Amino acid sequence: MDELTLRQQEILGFLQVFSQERGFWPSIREIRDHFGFNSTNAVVGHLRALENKGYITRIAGQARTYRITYETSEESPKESLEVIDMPVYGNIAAGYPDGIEQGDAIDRIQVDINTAGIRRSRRSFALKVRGESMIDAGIHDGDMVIIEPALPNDGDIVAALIDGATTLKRFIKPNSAPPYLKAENVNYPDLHPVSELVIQGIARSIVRKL
Amino acid sequence: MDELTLRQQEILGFLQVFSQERGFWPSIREIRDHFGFNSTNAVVGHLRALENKGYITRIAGQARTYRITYETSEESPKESLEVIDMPVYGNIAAGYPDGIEQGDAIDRIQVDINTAGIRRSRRSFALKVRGESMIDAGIHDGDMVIIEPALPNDGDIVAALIDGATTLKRFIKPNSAPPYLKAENVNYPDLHPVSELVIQGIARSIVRKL
DNA sequence: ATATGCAGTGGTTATATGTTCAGTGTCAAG
DNA sequence: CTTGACACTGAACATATAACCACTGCATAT
Repeated sequence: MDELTLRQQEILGFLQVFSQERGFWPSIREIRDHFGFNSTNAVVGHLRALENKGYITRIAGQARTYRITYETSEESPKESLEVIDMPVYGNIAAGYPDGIEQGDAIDRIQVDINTAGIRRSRRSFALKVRGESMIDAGIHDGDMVIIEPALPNDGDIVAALIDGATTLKRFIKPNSAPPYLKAENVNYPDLHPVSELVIQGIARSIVRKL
Repeated sequence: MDELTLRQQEILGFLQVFSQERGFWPSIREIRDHFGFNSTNAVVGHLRALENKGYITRIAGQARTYRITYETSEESPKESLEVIDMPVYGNIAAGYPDGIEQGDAIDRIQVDINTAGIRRSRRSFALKVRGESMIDAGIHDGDMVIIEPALPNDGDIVAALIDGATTLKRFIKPNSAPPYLKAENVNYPDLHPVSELVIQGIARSIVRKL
């Protein structure tokens, strides 16, 4: 496969993006306009080059009838677009992290780390929210919350283990007092831990199916 | 969604098969030849019917620029864990589908179709919510909403074009009155369209970064 | 019987679109 | 200095393609 010039790579990239987003192929004039050319012939030359080098196929004389025969390195261009797979738990029975069994997951979810707001190679997971205790923070019953195991700061929404069950609460850490958990719902009381506070992770993002 | 006649189903099926196998859309003449018609006008009538019933979208006067808005009888077999990549728009200036420029995407998001609650049709996109007009539906400023182009039913949350900008509203379709848009915020009035209601798609899921 | 929607013929028109021809300017290799 | 590949301008030209109008035939419903 012959090498492409910079310009030719740009043209090919535009073809791919355009067809992916719009669902059909651009006309020569649309390509011309996108690159700011003044002549359609500039485009024609590049398309001919792409065709000669075997990257695309066209049907002579017909409109918008391309076919990309060779995909350029468009798989996972940036590391920020890395997709990871996480289990979704309905509840976490025993104390994280040791107590989680694989079979406990009620579902799996796949999101890129940028969207989920998490780091790679941490043992993140998702939690299905039950109850309305965080409704004032915009977290509703049935939402999936993506949790990243980390030490919480004041104000973070965390997944915490209380009475053998996991709930979502806001983590409050006063300057000169032990931290406690606060529900974002006026009808729910604050939770001051009697012995120890087990934080399973920080909520990084929310996914809700409508 | 209106019912299709037998002939219209055949036409729609041909569109899908053709575009899948060839990689681009058939011209009206190619459709005519495939069905053995003697007049292109036979095809035009069917395409118009399909468009009126909301199954496809076309761009007037342009060649081979279809877009299937509603997938018939096609169901993803088992690969429900398929991850697709969608652009994220901050706003869609002019009328979708024509007005989208390549550079308008402010980000990209990758989620598996099962989590996002969408079909594999690849025309879905995400919208960054601005404002508090849907706050009572739990949709906040800054949320990303995954939109799937489709015809809305009563009660769906839709992305709609109003005054040249895209907003998220609930679609209300009374039995014997024209449909209108309702903001899920007591401080916002209902929106009754003066001329035409341009629905860009149905909100399928929400992703919020905390 | 009269209307209405669906399916189609036949021919015309406007334009969207691909194609070709004759050039210009740049830059690197021989 | 010349050659050639590359990137592009500018102006035609041919046709692929969608759109339009008038009309026919056939059901089914009012």
